[in-house]
Amino acid sequence: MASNAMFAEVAALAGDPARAGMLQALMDGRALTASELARIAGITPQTASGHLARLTTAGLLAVEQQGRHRYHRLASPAVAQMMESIMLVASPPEPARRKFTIGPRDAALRAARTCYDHLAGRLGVALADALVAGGQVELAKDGGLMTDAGVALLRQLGIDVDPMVRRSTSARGRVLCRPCLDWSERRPHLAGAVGAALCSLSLANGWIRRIDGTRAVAVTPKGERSYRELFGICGGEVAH
Amino acid sequence: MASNAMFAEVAALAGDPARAGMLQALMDGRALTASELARIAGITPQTASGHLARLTTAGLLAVEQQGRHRYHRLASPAVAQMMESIMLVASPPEPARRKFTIGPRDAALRAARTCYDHLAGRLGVALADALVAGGQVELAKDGGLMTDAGVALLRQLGIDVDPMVRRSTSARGRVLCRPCLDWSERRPHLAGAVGAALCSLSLANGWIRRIDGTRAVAVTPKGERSYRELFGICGGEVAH
DNA sequence: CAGATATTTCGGCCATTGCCGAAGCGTCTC
DNA sequence: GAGACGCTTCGGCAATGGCCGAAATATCTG
Repeated sequence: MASNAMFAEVAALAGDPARAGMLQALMDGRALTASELARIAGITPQTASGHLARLTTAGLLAVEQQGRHRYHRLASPAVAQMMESIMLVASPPEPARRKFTIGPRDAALRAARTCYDHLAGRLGVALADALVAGGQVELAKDGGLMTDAGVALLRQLGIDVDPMVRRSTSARGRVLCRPCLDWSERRPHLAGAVGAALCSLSLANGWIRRIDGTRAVAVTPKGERSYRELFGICGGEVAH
Repeated sequence: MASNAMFAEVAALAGDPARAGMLQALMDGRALTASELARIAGITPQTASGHLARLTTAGLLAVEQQGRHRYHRLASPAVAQMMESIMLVASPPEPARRKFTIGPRDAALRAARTCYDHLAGRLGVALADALVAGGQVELAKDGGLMTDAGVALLRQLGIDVDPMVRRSTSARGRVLCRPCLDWSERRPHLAGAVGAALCSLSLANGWIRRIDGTRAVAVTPKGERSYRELFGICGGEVAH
């Protein structure tokens, strides 16, 4: 069966430590150069070049040439979702996790990070919890739904909800969102169009800023204030 | 970063052709013995034993001992979702796919198969299309919603919808479902609790039956009649 | 045009690991 | 209890593939 060989090839590509590191670094949705990815993965540029070529021809990455730089990014949201689902399976169960949670970089990732186009980590989960507690969002295992109050909040924040609104038959006016099981918190955060909108809004408003070359983000003082006022999230909840 | 090593380990486990074959064979949610899996993967039992041990200690598989047989199954729905998301990335784009679509086994899988706990392939997509066309379901990229007519249909079919119904605030009475991008059709089919209920109902009513040791299913004459009468799906649509 | 930087190609070394044959250990059956 | 069957462990072979150094190519800068 040909699809089996293709499956194994894709999984094996993601299964090398160096390539896995590069793919994870690209999980924030941005495009990085080969040299940056080589440094992140801890290998020499020539080795990285080979890896990146294989990832690109397999359709996992897309490249964009700008002068002497070649910017690599994940080829599609499907790749990002694959990465997230592997992370979920790979994240060890609670008891065994304590001894792994040590490095400062790991701690920053667990506190707040971007998950391709939306927020994850303690911040992402706290945001989802706050919206559920406030009656703006309903999250189930199979899906999520913005309430009228939730849609009103999005409008108040200046988010254009029109493209998200269902207009047909009985679900008129409803906005659907997607729950995404957080691999570090093991509880759902908000994904989909609504999650992406909240994430880009947070970045645009300076509530969060990206940390160096990882996909971790830091909550700014301004962000702490806004999150507290708008959603009732207390800073300590996220800062740990 | 420890999570990186765990990630690569999981992906590498799925990235071996023999192990990938075994994992795919388990995608129908049933439990198989080591010998069966060895035969499916085309390797000797002692080699399979080693693979299965590694998959189990990594948390991808769960084993259940019954006498001298050891039944292996996917450890969790999260593993099934990981497999599905890898398949989606691994499925080649439309133009390049033609030359791979040859084997009869492959053809059967593309016609109708189970995807862990729900239906996929042309049958699964046709079912979703029919429900959307009939106004019983609304599917968006981020989620799906049963309409009143859809809930009524589920009740008529004898499906207990009570555990699925949202009871809080503004979404009172709504039933959420999950769209799942079909890796062979590249269009969404129905997953989540609703999809699982329809699949188990189809099996229980004899509308479909499993084919040998794969996760492909065949639509029975009775099934063709039922699908046509209940959902308006014409048999040729699925049989190709 | 010369030097610096980013990236790729080539060649060879070495570790990992998938594979099977042989043998050992439980479990079921007669 | 003897034999059959399912599964696992052990040992050794062979191939895959990741890695780097050296060198070539392309682009930008002065």
